[in-house]
Amino acid sequence: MTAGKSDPSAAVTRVEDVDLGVLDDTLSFFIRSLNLAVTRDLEARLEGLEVAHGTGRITALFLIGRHPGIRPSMIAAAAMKDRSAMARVLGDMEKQGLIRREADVADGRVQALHLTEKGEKLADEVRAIVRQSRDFFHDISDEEYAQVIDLLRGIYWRVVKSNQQKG
Amino acid sequence: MTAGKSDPSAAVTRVEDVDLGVLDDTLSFFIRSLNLAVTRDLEARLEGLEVAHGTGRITALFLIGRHPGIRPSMIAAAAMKDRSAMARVLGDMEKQGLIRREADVADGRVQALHLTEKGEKLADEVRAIVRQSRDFFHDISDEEYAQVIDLLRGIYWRVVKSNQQKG
DNA sequence: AAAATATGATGGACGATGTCAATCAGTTTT
DNA sequence: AAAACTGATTGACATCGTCCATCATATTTT
Repeated sequence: MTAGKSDPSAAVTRVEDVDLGVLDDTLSFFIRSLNLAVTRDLEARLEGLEVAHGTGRITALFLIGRHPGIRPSMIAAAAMKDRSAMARVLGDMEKQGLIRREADVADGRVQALHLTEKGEKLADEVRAIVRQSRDFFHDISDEEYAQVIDLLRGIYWRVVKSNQQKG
Repeated sequence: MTAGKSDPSAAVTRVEDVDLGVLDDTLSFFIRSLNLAVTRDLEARLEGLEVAHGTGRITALFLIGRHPGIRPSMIAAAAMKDRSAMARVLGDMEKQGLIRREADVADGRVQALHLTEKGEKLADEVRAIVRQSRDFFHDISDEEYAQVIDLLRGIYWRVVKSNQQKG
């Protein structure tokens, strides 16, 4: 008998033969594993581009670009990060001259974030790269890709709102 | 005019009004954001349970349990991790008395991994918790949950195989 | 058979990450 | 005016993923 799915207790030597057990029905497993892969790929594409490393930077760049004057906590919520983690990211981006932090006129506690010209340019560059990042899933058909995105988008928003209520 | 999706350039104060721009069509964005949320939730559930922190541990525990004698690189591939990163995880788990590392009889370079009794017990505990972790998505219907899983499972395996060829 | 090459696994160093608690400034409530 | 709350920041800490070098063993080449 050769090694294969029919004999789960045999020591496997090919990944395809691995039986994931409970994990095979666990959404978080796939999200967490794929996270490593897509992050690796994305960072390779962004190499040297001053926004490499970390989910927060790209999200911040785009959200500030799309919503000038947006506040840090909004970006933190959208990126599902801690406020303090986002503050650090924004501090870095400010040092890099990508964004400006101004005080909100209505509420002194709130910061109003804006892209600098340098930030705008970078946002354009990164946007193109992010669009290309779909190539990582070149094995996946457009239908499949659209289906997963639709489903994950729905889940994403429900989680975001749920986080908002708690945090 | 009140703030809302119709005026994307206005500074938003509610997360629901945030326009994700390109990210709204980017699979990796949703995977990376949701990764943070599900990881947070999972680690809260595993609190104090000796496998907290890091994707690798749970995957290792289950795969070794299901495939006694499996080698480190198989687990690394399934968890989409670096071999050296997985080596570290396995070293920790050995110190904790969860697994044994034996030399493979056929190939001296290869290690054959086994769960200890303590590891078996922990695997059972963790399995129950992982099953419960579906509750994190209580907003999501069974149909939706099954659909995403099916799609992500397919993507997962294609990525795993693709990694295998390169790495 | 000897040498070169390839493979599996480890260990150290480095930068970055996420979390938590504490702090500070500004705002709302009473 | 005092108290309670909110937004943001900082420091400390443990951990993570990556890269590079190393070591032992197998396989391939000559």
